[in-house]
Amino acid sequence: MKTSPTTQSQALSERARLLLRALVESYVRDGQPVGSRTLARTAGLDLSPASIRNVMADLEDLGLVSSPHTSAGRIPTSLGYRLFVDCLLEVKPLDSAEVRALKQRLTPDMDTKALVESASDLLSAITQMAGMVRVPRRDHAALSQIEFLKLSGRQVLAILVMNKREVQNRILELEREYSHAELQQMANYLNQHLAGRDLRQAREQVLKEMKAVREHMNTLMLAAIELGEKAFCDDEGGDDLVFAGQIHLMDYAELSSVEKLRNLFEAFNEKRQLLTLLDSCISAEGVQIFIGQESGHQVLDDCSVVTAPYSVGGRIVGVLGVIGPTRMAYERIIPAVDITARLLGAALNSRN
Amino acid sequence: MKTSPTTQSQALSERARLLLRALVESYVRDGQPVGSRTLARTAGLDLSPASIRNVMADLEDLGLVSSPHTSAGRIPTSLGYRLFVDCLLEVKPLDSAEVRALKQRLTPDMDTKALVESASDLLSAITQMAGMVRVPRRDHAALSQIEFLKLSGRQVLAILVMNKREVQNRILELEREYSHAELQQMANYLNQHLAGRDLRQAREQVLKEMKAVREHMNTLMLAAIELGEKAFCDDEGGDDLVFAGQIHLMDYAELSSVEKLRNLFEAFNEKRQLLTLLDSCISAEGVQIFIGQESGHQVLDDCSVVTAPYSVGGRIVGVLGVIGPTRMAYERIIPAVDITARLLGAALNSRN
DNA sequence: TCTGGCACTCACACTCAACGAGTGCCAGGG
DNA sequence: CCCTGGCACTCGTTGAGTGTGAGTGCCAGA
Repeated sequence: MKTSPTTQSQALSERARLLLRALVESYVRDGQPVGSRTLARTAGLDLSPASIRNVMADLEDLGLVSSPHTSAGRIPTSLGYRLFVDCLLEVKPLDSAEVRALKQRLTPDMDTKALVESASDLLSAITQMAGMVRVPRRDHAALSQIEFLKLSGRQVLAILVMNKREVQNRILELEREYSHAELQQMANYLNQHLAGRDLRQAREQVLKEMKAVREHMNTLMLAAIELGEKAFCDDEGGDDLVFAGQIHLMDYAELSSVEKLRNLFEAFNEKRQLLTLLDSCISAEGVQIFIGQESGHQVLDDCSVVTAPYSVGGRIVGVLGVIGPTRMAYERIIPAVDITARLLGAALNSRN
Repeated sequence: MKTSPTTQSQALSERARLLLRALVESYVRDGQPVGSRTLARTAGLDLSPASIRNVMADLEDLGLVSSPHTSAGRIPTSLGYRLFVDCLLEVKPLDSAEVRALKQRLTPDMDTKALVESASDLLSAITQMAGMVRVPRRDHAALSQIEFLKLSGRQVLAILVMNKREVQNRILELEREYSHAELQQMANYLNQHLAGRDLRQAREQVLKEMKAVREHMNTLMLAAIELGEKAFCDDEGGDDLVFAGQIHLMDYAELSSVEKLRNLFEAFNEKRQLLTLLDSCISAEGVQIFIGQESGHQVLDDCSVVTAPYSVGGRIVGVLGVIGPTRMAYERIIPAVDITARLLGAALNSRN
């Protein structure tokens, strides 16, 4: 395995660190391999190019930088970026105007879907890369209300209100016709017994009481609970990753072979790989960064992914992030992702 | 303006037409400019390359073919494709297995959203290009049922059922609190008076009766109707164009500069241009084809768009289509789009 | 009217040399 | 001991030059 960055950072002289930092910054800015000459001018150290070359050779031995070919400058490796991010980076706080704009676009009066889409849009707009948001889990959504509406014959519209605002409905095809009164009665029963619980609890409750109540009622109640589970949990496997601004990725020279773009966009379509990546961050405390191959997914070899979980009521409910070329302005991107996650969480939270 | 294709087709000799057809077919197949030699071999006419060159020169004068440079073969121009499509094309009926697959994936038991997405997917899968579906207009959707559900305080959940299956709900913030009974009463009133009408009629009706009924009821009723209009008409301006398989466009050499792809994908994101294009087809009878610049949108200069409207109950309610490079296999694409439109219409129609 | 022949064009691929940015290494100086 | 200037070397990039081949236009003859 790779050496831990802290160890490496300690092994590095102050000078080497300064140079690595200058190199990364220069490369991130210009996208050109950085030579000793340039570095001598920009690094602030009063050293000749030759001395710098010596240090660079050391950095190369450590696997922190590499040269695309003999007579080009150096570029950071994944490991180099990693050390830079972990030890050398000074994050710039986000522009206050941008923070204000973010707040304005993530307000508690929006519904979940709009919030999530807005967050994704904002992420991509601020970072000029692709934004993505894992929609909030609803495991612990509290059932507020259940109603049944008779449509025609055996068709019944079930309406579930969760968390007092989120509504889901589904048409149920029942085995027999129920009267308006019966439906009302069942809704009442369910509301009385289940209000406030989350869906899992509700389901268990219904199963437990199954024998005590008349059979046909159980069927409908179960159907309702199952509907609830389907409506609120099923779509976690499905349309639960919202992207925005993939198009920005077409602007980066290092990704701009159609081949690479195709693979990336395929990954966006499939979602699976990105889902597993994001889900692996859901237990992390704050911002997580995957540089190049670190993500473990081949399509992302030339990309970095910056993620942050967001939480409602102290409980992490989702993850958001951006995806861009490894050569990204980490010091800007990291706080952007961080703040967006906080604001999204706050907006979700302060809706009552 | 350009000469009408029929005129041109008449001006062309039988030989010229055969040659144009062979040329288009060859170019669509191989993507290479076609030379007189190749054409002599493949066209079936027993002519020497030299004779063919003469005819080709005529075709070039008419603007039907052009050569990318002096010593390359000819490729069809937009006008050439147009004439080919209008006069020379023999559409191949779709493979019966494909038709069966289509039918299986567009069944009446799916809801509108699923049907539309499925149709879009299928279009892109069959044609290997980007599929798009304009979601059905709901202008004439018949109101089946309206219900109000009290959430908390002045928040009321309005539920509208249209066409007996399509459900929309929205949370209304009212100016004062209404009792459960009041809400019930209003719902009853609305159901009695408005059931079966479309939203426009419903709204007029409510406005007309406004003076006859108590004020506070009117407010809520109007709110409900407005909600209905918003829910069912508003989102026509919004998320009403469903794409699939844009990624296929990355496989075509003639579009595979990142520049062009970027513009195309931008157009997909913006939707606006494509919406106006599709909407212009909604009055057309059957399949419409826009070749190259014919669409009038610069981004689509290198693309062709094949569209077909689909209808429910004899009334056209939407348009679907595919986007691909001008060099597409029209004889396969056209029937594919046509049949998909028919089947989508049929599936939407036979749901009751 | 069709055909073979011929001169011509032009994109493409290939080679070659000049260039220059950058490197590694070494010897001399603070 | 570390830093520095110098020097030879590497190697990608650029541009000019060249050959090749597919294809054309035109013309004279059948």
